[in-house]
Amino acid sequence: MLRGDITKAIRNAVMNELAQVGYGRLSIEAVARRAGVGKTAIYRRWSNKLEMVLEIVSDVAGRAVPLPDTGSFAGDLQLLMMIATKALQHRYASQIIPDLMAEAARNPKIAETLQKALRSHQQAVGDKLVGQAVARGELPADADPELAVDLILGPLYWRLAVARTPVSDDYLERLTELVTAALQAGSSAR
Amino acid sequence: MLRGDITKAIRNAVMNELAQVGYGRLSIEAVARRAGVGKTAIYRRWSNKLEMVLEIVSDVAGRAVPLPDTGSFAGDLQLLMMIATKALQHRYASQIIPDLMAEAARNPKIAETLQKALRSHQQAVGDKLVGQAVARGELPADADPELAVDLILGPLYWRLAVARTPVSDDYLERLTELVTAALQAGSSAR
DNA sequence: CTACGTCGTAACGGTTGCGTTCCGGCGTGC
DNA sequence: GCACGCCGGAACGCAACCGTTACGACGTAG
Repeated sequence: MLRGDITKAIRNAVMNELAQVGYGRLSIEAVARRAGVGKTAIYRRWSNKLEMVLEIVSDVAGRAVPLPDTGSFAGDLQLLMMIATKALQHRYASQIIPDLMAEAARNPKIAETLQKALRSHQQAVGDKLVGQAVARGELPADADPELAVDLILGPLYWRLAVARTPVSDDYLERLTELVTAALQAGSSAR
Repeated sequence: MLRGDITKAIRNAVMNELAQVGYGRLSIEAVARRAGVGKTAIYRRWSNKLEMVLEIVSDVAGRAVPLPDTGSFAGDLQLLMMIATKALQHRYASQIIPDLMAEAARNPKIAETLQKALRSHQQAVGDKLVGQAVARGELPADADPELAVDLILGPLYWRLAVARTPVSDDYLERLTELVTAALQAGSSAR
């Protein structure tokens, strides 16, 4: 019976508030103000701040990103890099993710939710990316998907979300090149 | 005339409080309680929370990490990896850095301070690491220190501070191997 | 031994947010 | 057309923290 447009307005307000002030300073009252709704409408849906944020964030984060399959490892990698770059440059990602990550270190419930939403998904991407490459014979059978994903997403996340330095097309190209070289060389070395 | 032991207790309390509740929820009163001092003692030293945190954090972060010079690029790299791993596993680093990074996205003063404390230092490490390798002829003259540092610290930070997955010696070894391959291959490719 | 400055404690008024409750209004389903 | 349930708004008592002030105790410098 809860009105859908109200729920939507609240979800939206939570994401914006989260990006603007962070979880620590997010208040129910501010969310209600921003959404243009009464506090009552919020407490009718969730029982407290933690539950509300977790439900909304995991819903947003859980939306599956289409896994790449361009036909070649180089193509898959390049596509993944571009998708990740775009995603990490989004305001939600670059502000909310570090904030919730820091929060997760203190709150097991947040940690658990984020792991489900982010890490399992990331692992699926890694498995598919490397699996496809192995099937095509582009990487050896013992290539480590976990390590591969760390090597791909790590530098991008570091640069975009931590150092907050802009990423040029040229930079992205060179990074892709280096990572490709690493994964191929790392395999032949073993 | 300010008593040094009091100042020290406050600095300590701020770091602990920062790690435990984050910047957003850090309160002067809690710091005073934890340090076992009066609020007066704090306000006598800093005028507000932001100034206090910035001064203390930049002091801690500014302590120079000795730059590696083991005589070979492989050795330098391995040493750097180990130092970074250890540093990122420290409670202060793994909790405070993501928190302040998220905060920096909203507050230019924090961003500026952190860039000075972290990024410039990181750049110096990269320049020295790559510079030494170039001088030894282990990397070509046009090797990009910036890219190199991203590739080295990115995966570690991702794994330790974001994914919060433990890093085994074996994993570290393989990562070092891959990064070495990447930097050498990337050079020969150009 | 005196005077000064720092110390902790306690209190101040003011703000913000919590989670709850009551209200009158409005729209929908029956 | 009537009752029900959601809606926003307003207020509640409670708690935390802000930044400031006043106070008496202590310790040290001169």
